[in-house]
Amino acid sequence: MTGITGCYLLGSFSRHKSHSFAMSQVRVRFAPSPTGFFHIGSARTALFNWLYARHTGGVFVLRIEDTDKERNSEAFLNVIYDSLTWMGMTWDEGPKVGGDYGPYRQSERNDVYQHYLKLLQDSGRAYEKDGAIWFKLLGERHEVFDEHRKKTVVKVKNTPAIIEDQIRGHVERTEDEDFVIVRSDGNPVFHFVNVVDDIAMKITHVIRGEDHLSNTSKHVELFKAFGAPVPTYAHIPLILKQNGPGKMSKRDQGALIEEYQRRGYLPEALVNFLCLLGWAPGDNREKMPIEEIIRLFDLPGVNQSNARFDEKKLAHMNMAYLLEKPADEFVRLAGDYFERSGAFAQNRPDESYFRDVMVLSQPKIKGLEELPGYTKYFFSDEYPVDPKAKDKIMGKGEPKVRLAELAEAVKSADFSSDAALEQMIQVLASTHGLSVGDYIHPGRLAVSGTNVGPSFYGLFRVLGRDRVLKRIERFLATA
RNA sequence: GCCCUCAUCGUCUAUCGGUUAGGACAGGAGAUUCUCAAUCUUCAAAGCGGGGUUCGAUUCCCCGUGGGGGCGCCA
Repeated sequence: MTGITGCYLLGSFSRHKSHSFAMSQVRVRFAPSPTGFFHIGSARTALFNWLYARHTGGVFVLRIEDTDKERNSEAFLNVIYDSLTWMGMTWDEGPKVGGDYGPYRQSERNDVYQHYLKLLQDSGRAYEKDGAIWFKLLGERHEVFDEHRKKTVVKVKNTPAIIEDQIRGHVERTEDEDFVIVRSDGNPVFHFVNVVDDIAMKITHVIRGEDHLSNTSKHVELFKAFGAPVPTYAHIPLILKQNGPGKMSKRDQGALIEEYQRRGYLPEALVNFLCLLGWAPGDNREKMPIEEIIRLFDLPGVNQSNARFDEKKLAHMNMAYLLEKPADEFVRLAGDYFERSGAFAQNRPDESYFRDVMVLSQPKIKGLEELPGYTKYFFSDEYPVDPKAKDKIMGKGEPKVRLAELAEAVKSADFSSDAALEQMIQVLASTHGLSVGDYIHPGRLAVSGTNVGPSFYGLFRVLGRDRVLKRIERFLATA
């Protein structure tokens, strides 16, 4: 652990000077607390930290803020690791990977906190009250009745704490209150451990949600009390829930990263979408590779206003990424999704048949989660017939006659390509003086039970002659 | 109530004093067509209000209004 003496030397550098001094490497941290599932807002905070580290060639530290023993859990910890990894945000220092400034879980850093607490006590900046230890602010004290807490509190008017925020600009606050740094049960509190660890881990830039802006003056006072350099701050706007008032929380619809992972969203799509919530490259581009985003991302380019989460746009981004996947990768992704969602539970289809079905469906779906439903009839003969589609198609013309003609033609048709099948239908239609639609619509209904689906010729080709014939005959017999 | 903060189409955003205020999602219409998507064309859609500063304000300043956040021995 680094002693405080070293920090004191650096203490004379202001935030601005520290930017240029020693060409020090950027060190940012993402410091989640494992008190709930990992959500969109946390993910974006992590992302902006990660982007900035990658952009500057700096270090991305993962630190677990688990000082509240009542609320944190091991399960949530794994969700954090999984989600970060899934989104491609690898951390350079932190749990699992180690680093020179560990341990990286606050629950394991008590000796560090004790050391720093002693420094505060020795300099007269800490005192005991109600069994807890408080940080003592410097300045003029006066009592005031707080409407919110319904009690009289002591405000301390101090020399204004000035924050030069990379996103907000100049922010200052002239009044604060003494605050608890160690609970009466002996456990240190967020404000204290957060600052101590930022000092000990030599964090240069604190990038966090705007909900922390009001805390920052307290933190600045702590840095000053330790004689440590104040890090550069960047408070990013919050993500508001898509419906209703307030910021998004883990209880909101669509808030959990885990959910998108489960639903087969592409992580690159989610990441790209999240980057665009509060940041834009400035040239109207939206869908862009992460390498390009890393190259262009910078703190002053981040917006100041809150953004409302829009899952429709996310879905669109996901579709755009899915559409351009090479066949091999798409099939692999689809296979993974079928596996995870239990769609293979009943019967596992032949590998090349599965592949054909997926490749045929790729251009038609908006997300992997549509796939099992969209392709159901390919893998089972027991598919329902959509009554609406049936009414619509069987209600006009002579669909049964067309189906009989189609079945006859299928017996000798060339199933090797879509083009061959297309020609077969065209010949069939023209010999009877009809349009291809007169055969296609009943044909699709007969073999799939629905009026929506992939290309008709592809549908026949992939199903193959035997299935097509059997299904048409069965349909004719029962319809 | 106090403190901090923000403000361009419904939503995400571009504009760093001079633009017909641009793009994307969503919505409408059309094209294509074997359905549904995708795609292409196209329509509708915005500078919160009031004062300043300026030859000129969406852009800079102030006030108001509205939104968001904070005010825990949570993080």
